[in-house]
Amino acid sequence: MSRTLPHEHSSMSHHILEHLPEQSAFSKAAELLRLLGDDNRIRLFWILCHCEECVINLSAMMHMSSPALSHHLKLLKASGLIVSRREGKEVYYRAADTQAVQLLHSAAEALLAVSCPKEDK
Amino acid sequence: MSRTLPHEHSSMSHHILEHLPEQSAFSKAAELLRLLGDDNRIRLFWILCHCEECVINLSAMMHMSSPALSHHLKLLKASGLIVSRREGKEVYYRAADTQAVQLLHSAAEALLAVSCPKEDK
DNA sequence: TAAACAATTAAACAATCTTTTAATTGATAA
DNA sequence: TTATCAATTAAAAGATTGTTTAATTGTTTA
Repeated sequence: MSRTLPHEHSSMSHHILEHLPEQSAFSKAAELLRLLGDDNRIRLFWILCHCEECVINLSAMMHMSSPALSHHLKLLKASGLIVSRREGKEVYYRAADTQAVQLLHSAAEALLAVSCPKEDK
Repeated sequence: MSRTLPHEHSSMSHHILEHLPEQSAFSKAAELLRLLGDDNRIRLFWILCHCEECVINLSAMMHMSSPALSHHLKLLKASGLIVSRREGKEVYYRAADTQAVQLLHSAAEALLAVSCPKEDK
């Protein structure tokens, strides 16, 4: 990275550039946020943080066709946010037990609360 | 929402459906996550959480053309994540001082740390 | 083994998003 | 007022993403 900027307003920005996280870290973080940056996928992730279910039931809960749902499940699984197990004809999905999942689940719950502050009955 | 599911594995899923946040809350949360689900935008947001800068300097820091950057600044501003002020010829941008920003900044820092655990010199 | 059910994959299409180039607006200084 | 610098907007192109329909794979049961 270069040490100079077009305008010299303050030394702050140079200091920040020196402490800028690596591009690969931003990419990995962005990938996870992008996965939850879809109306259907964040709801799916939220559901899978709260229960384990088979594709047919998830399909009904999400009001989605199974191919469409399967596509989203595949994306979430590829990034390690969810895991699956087969039991007979059904495949059950649930949130993975990782730091990233805990972090994203907390963030999602907090954002949902900010978006919809009062949820009294 | 219907009270039955194709398969009856457990009562858990019905219980969860009753406590499902509103679709509008998921949409708002997804919109914010989608904004940070882009390699350039999460880096831009991170920078603007740490300093206030003009477009030309941000452009240099981001290695991006100013029209491209301007586009991303507009998106972030439209969602209330950043604010701007004009001073002479320059327009300065910085993160907004809101709950959503604090929340997303914390989540981003935590995700960056998970993505890149060791950052010793 | 044939039929039925659950899930995934493939291909095509539509919709969205990102970047580029060129033109335009806003503000200051010669 | 003209020239210059900073920033934004517009239009077009390219890339990515999401959904649908149809076909396929895996598993169980008749």
